[in-house]
Order: sequence, then structure tokens, then C-alpha cells
Amino acid sequence: MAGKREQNREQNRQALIGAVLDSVAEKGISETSVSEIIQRAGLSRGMIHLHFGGKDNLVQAAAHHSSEEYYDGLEALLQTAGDSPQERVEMIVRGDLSERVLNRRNVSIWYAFRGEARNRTAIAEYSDTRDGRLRGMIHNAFARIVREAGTPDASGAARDATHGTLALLEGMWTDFLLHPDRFDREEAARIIFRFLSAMFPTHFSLKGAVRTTAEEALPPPCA
Amino acid sequence: MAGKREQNREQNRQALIGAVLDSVAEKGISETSVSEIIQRAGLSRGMIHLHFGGKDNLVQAAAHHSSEEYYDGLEALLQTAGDSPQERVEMIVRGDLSERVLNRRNVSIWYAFRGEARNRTAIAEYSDTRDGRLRGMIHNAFARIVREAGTPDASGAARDATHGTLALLEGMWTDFLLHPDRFDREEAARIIFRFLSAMFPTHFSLKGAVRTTAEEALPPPCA
DNA sequence: CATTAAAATGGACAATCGTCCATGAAAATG
DNA sequence: CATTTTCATGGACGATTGTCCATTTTAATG
Repeated sequence: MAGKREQNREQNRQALIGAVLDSVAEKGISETSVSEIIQRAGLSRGMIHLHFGGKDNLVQAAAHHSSEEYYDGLEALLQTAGDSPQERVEMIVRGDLSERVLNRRNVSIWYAFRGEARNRTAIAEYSDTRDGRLRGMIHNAFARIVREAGTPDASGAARDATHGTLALLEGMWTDFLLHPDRFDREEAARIIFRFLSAMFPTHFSLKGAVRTTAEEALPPPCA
Repeated sequence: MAGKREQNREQNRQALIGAVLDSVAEKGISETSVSEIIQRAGLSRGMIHLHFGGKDNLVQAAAHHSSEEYYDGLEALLQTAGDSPQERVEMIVRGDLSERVLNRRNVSIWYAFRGEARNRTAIAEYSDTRDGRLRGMIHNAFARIVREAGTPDASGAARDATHGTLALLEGMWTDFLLHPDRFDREEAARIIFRFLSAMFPTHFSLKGAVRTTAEEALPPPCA
């Protein structure tokens, strides 16, 4: 069992990381100072140097934590999905657009770190691995879909589908960042599935999405 | 004619704005200090307060300038496009992915400002108007396409197409931000046109894009 | 309970931040 | 050329930054 010693220690580490993320989400990176952090955490000034060896390392740890949290949430959702690749893709897309994952706090944090990623190698790394893991999950699913279809040498199709889906999700996140109040999760999902049903008509349909009059007016993908 | 007085004045203002953008692109926002700016501009410390009334206003002006530059570049390209809406859309997409617009410097600057946009109203505004103008241009084109098709009440289709295209472009920019060396402009364009040809089969085809073996292996959209 | 070791405190510290102004340079005007 | 007016300079300034350590507190151990 963990002694009260280490228990407190870990608790304070987490408090510091949480304070960084709160501050980044509310005030942005440039206003996230040591004073701001320790005030939010309710701890003393020396703690940052004690536990992380400096502010930069703490911020890096916070970025790492945020990245893990995102991926854990997505993976938890994926556990509840069926085994078929199209079910998995659908769950990833809907998960990535769900309130649990796509909310003001996460989006603020994510884009704040991205903005500094180019100039802070360590942060860029986490930004990258998060995207990398997501890409792997999606690509696996599309690769299975393509394989099932039986078309030879269609690795490029899976790649394009992965690329397009990720780009669309990314764009939707940006939409949310700029206009969190106007954002429509259903509409975002509908557009992505339109793209997918165009690429894999037999695997994806628009039945899941809310039909608009506009959609009904359009000719079906393959009449 | 402009006296040498005002000529120098304007020249120095531009030098300051340019210095901010260079610094933001190279070092990021958090390291763009007054000292850094005036050193790059080769001017004295007091100039910022003299011409802009403070650092924040200068940074804001720089964001504005960058936004204008982007839009001007895109509009210049649009002048060379034909009148048909599909030609205009194609030009916007290819323009937005062209070296002229999508390069390391612009991307660094753009995402750096985005990261702070949520917490700096003035910057968010320019980030917004840039996107707004682009959205307007694209939506106009799609609205014409939909109107030509003659399907009644398909305003939603134009909206979806606009939304999807912007999201895809946004995603491609992020791709470039994270992996400028691996980025493939042709592939990015191909994926976007695949989306568009799925939505408007009669208006967009994939002929313009480089065909891969994978693409040939796939069944045509509507056989 | 006494002792040891680990963890937490909060202020000292130099460095840097952005602002502002007294001074000097230079162009425009008479 | 003399005068006026605008622009440019660079250092002073207080505030704030992040780091670090001497001290105190507190949990663990004998």
C-alpha cells in the first residue's frame, strides 16, 4: 500500500498538472505563469522545482497528461463498439465529436499547445503521438474494410480514407474552437459520413445521420 | 505625394509588423518580446509605444496584416480562374494548398495566433474574418452549383459542401504543420476532390488529380 | 517518544518583461 | 538660414518572470 508520504506527493503532482491545464484553458499559455499555477493549486512556490525540476518540465507533463486523457477517453468508447471495422470507425468519429472529448476545455488546451508545438520539441512530441495513435486505429479499420472488399493493392484507398477522415475531424475541431456555441455535432458527423459513404458505399450509409431535406433532394450515391 | 516624413514612418511601422511575424514564425508567441522585436526590426525601443501604443496593439496589427496577406494572395489566384463555380472552387482549393499560401512560415504564424485567439479577442476577430471571407467565397460557388442542378431547397447541400471543404482544408493545414516534410500537396488535393466529386458527380471529377493504382482499383463512383 | 528522512514552505535573487519620457535628430515650413 | 514640428532614440522604471535554497513541517522509523 502507498504510504501517506507518497500519497500526498502524487496528489500534489496531480494538483500542479491540473492547475496548469486549467490555466491554459482559461487564460492561455502566455498567461500561465508560476504564480498563476501555484495559486490555482494552492501550493507553495517551491513545489514546481521540487517535483518537476522547473516550469517547462511541468508544462510538458501537463501536455502529456492531457494527451493520455484524450486517448483513454477514446479507447474507453472503443471498447463499447462492435468488432466490425465500420462500427469501429463510426465509434471513433462519434467519440471524437462527443461532448466527453470535444468540449471547450479540451479544445482550448489542445490548440494552445499546438500553437507552441513548433517551437517546443517536447510538446510537439505528444501532439504527434496522440495523432499517431488515432491514425493507427483508423487506418487499421479501413485496411480491414479494403481487404474485405477484396480489391487488390488498394492500400492507397485505406490511406486516403484515413487521411480524409482525420482531416475532417481536425477541421471540425477547429470549427468548434472558433464557434463553440454555433457548433452542431450532428451536422459534423453527417458530413464525415457522407465522405465515407462516398468512398465505401457498401460499408457506410447515411442512415445513421439525421436526414435533412437537402439530403433527400440529392440523388442517392449510386442509384 | 508622400513626404519623406510619412514615408519613413510607414516604413518603420511595416518593419515592426514584419519583425513580429518573423519572430512568431521562428520562435513562437511566448518568445516574441519587445526586445526581440526591436532587435529584428533594427529600431529603437520606444518605436512600439510611439507607433502602436503598446506591444499588444502591435501584435494585433501583425495578425491583421497576416490575415490580409493571406486573403490577398488567394484573391489574386481567384482572378486567374474561370467564371464557372467549379473552376472557382478548384482554384480556391489548389490555391489554399499551394506553396504560395501553405508554407512553413504562414502555417507557423497562423497556428501560433490561433492558439492565443481564445484569450485575445482582437486576434480571434481576424482569425474569424479570414475564415469568414473564405467561407463566403466557397459557399457562393457551391450555391451556384446547386442552383444549376435545379434541385429544389438544396441550400443544405451547399452548406454541407462548404463545411466539408473548409474542414478538409483545415485538416490539411494541420497535417502540414505537424509534418511539413512528409506533406504531399497532390494527395491532399486528390482527397478533397474525391469528397467533392461524391457530392457533385456531374460537376467534379478526379481527372485533374494524379491517378494512383489504388484509385484505379476502386470502383467508379457510379458505374 | 526520540530520531531520521522526506516533503513542503515562502522569500531572496537576478533576469527579463513592457511602458514611458527626457533628449536628440531630422524633415518641413517660413 | 532660422524656426517649428514631427519622429526616433535608448535608458530608467516598477512589475513580474522562473529558479533556487535555507528553513520548517510532517510522516516514517527505531
